[in-house]
Amino acid sequence: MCSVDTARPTDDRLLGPCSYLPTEHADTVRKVLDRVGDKWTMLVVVTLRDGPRRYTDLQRAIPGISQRMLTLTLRRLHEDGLVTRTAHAEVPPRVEYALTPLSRGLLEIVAPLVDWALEHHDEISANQDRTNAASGAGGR
Amino acid sequence: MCSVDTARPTDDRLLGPCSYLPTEHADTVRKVLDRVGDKWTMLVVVTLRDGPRRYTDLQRAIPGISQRMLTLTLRRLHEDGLVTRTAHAEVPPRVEYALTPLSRGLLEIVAPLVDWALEHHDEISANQDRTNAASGAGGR
DNA sequence: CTGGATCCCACGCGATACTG
DNA sequence: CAGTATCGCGTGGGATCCAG
Repeated sequence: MCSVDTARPTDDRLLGPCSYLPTEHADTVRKVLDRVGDKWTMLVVVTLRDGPRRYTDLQRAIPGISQRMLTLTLRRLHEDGLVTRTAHAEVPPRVEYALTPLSRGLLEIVAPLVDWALEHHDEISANQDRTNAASGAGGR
Repeated sequence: MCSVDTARPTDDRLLGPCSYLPTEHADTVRKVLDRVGDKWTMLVVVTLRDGPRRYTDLQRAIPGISQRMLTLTLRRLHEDGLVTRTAHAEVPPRVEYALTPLSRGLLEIVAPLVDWALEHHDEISANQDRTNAASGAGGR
């Protein structure tokens, strides 16, 4: 895979397999990272992984989310082309949200990160404890 | 556990048996995603990729970051064990920050995500245009 | 040079009430 | 059921000043 060791020279053609956050694209990347780091976005995406879901269905499946945030998150996802929105003209109304190929791709990319998080979570926690102990109480 | 390789064969139901983000771990994962989605964290990490850097050096290398945020970001990274902080006892003071194996691992995991972002950025932008046009002024 | 302390605003987000 | 509208709080984060 792409190595992480040496500085690559300024390169305008960065869409190759190994391109890292050059200053020119920092904004672009941060926009995506913002979405991913968003409080609810990935949670909604993951909830939609197994198939289409209705609005209330999602709200039930994601504990703690408010109507407001569910609506906003879904709208943004839809605008980004990461979910489809299908409104069935019937009474009572039924709206179904589903992932797109794009968001499934994103899901695949993010999955390793989730794994990493679960895998190194305790390591990070341990580091935090160590740091706090070191700076807080210099040996009691 | 359910480890997923990026070089996994393209499969329609790839994330099937491996359930990510169960409710129990949602919090753990979101903590990490929060860091990654943080405005400056990944930018600092990437800037440190090529070797240790001093405080002011980082500030120069990352346009737009304030002292406050640089300090906070570095402190959090240090607490998480993602960077080392080496203070040289001399005048004027010199402090060097460097990545740890942990953060290098994270960097490798995030890299594909960055690639994905660059790769699909225009696709997302196009979707946004289409959505706006569709809802705002009855198609073009 | 390397930060810490403060002020302050903008914004994310939750709670609640209302509509088609 | 599937949203929209409004208010209010907590906090992320920039600007500025101060200190070791």
